[in-house]
Amino acid sequence: MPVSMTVDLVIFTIREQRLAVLLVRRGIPPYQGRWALPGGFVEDREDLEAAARRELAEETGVHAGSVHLEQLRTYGRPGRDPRGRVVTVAHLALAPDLPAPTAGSDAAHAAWIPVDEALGSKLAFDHHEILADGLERARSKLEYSPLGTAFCPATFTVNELRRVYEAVWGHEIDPRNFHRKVTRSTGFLVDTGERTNRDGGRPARLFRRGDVHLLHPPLLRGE
Amino acid sequence: MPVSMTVDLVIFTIREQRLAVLLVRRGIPPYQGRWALPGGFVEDREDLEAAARRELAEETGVHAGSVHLEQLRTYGRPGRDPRGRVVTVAHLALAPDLPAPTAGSDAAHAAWIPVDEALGSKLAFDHHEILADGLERARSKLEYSPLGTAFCPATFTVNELRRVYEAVWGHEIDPRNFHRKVTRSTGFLVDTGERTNRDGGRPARLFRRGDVHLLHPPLLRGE
DNA sequence: CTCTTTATCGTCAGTACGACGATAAGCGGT
DNA sequence: ACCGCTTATCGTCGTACTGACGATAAAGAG
Repeated sequence: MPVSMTVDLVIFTIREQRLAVLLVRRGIPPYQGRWALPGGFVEDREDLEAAARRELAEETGVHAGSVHLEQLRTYGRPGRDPRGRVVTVAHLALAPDLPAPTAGSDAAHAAWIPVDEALGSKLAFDHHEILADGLERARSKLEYSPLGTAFCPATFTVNELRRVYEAVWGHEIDPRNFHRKVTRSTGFLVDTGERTNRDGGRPARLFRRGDVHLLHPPLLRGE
Repeated sequence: MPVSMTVDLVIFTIREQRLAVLLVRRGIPPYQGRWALPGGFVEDREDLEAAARRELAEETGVHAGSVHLEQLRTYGRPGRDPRGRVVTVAHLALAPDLPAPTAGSDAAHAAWIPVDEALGSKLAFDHHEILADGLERARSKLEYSPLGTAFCPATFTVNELRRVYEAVWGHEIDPRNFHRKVTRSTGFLVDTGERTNRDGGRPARLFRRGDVHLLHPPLLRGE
């Protein structure tokens, strides 16, 4: 009946136009040398989300609330950890491209891995299942919530936002239809009035995140 | 670090055209005499979903897989249980109107309570929050999944299904538009060929659940 | 200047929506 | 047999969104 509680983190970001997940290389058994999701034990008198945010800060160096964090699912199958009964509350985090891959603690053991690569390799514990669940959650969240902007810096262009969606959904999107949908969706984007041409061609408007929490209508992934 | 693990259940059904939740009256402190969600401790070497299904069977007498069950969310705020550190994995169950309110164990202490009543009263622990989360999950699930049929018997009419949606969403739906949407949605309903006039007027077709897991397009709750 | 790139706006046919009219097919009462 | 009453089922509007794709705008590169 008494169990050990951990939190595990599926932290996504976009690096080089690809969706990447933060993984750590395990230094000790079990699963020594295997890639695993970052995580750790919940401390005494610590809330679950607080524990997740602490681990997030330890691994990425991000302390602010600038990173979206939500509970994903809880995994407690007996035998999922050979050391004993360990129940883990998995969380999903969406972060903009962070300056240093791993700024906080010992950096060498952590890395951003493209998700398709991560899903193609053997991960520790049941982390393959957790990662797959996190990916599916992220994909569906982008449909009906404005969280695609969580991958972008404070101001961004429609082009940059579209590349986020393409990276997460794994297929190309028509730039003209995408532009129409996101700019018409009231509350999704706020025009800053500024422009940039860092993407190459004609200068593009710079937007900030809006204040809605639900998209009306949703941006459905076709195909 | 070692915590006690419980599962709690938000079990919804439709009784007399209203959405109702199964609650139990607590016989012992803490919160003695208060209504609470059914639940209990996870046993050694027991999976979380198995524990939820066991509690579900104990409270409702339903052993079959005829009841939809899914994990809702995990609640672990320190202090949520005055007895110590107790983390609960809440589950959501959707059941058709069951023959006896509580068939399994001691029956007198459990009852189906209309959700608006339950949300208006003081519940034990953080069960008010859990119930509210479960209600929101159920409402959104009905939009994009065919789980409204989980509240219906094996065969049912469009009218009966519509009353499920009305009970869960809390507002009336145009019968003609609803009829068009659910019958056109491929894979949602299967026509049995039989008819019934148990609803009063012209005999209605009897349908079975289809085999899709996602509705295309979704049934959005307007208003 | 022209070519290339990206940004932005429009057009078009197909599909879904909510509001609501119309008809069908049972029932009970007269 | 006929009349209301109820529910079932189908159809018809105008509006809104969709994906496919044409057209134009505005920058830099050569």
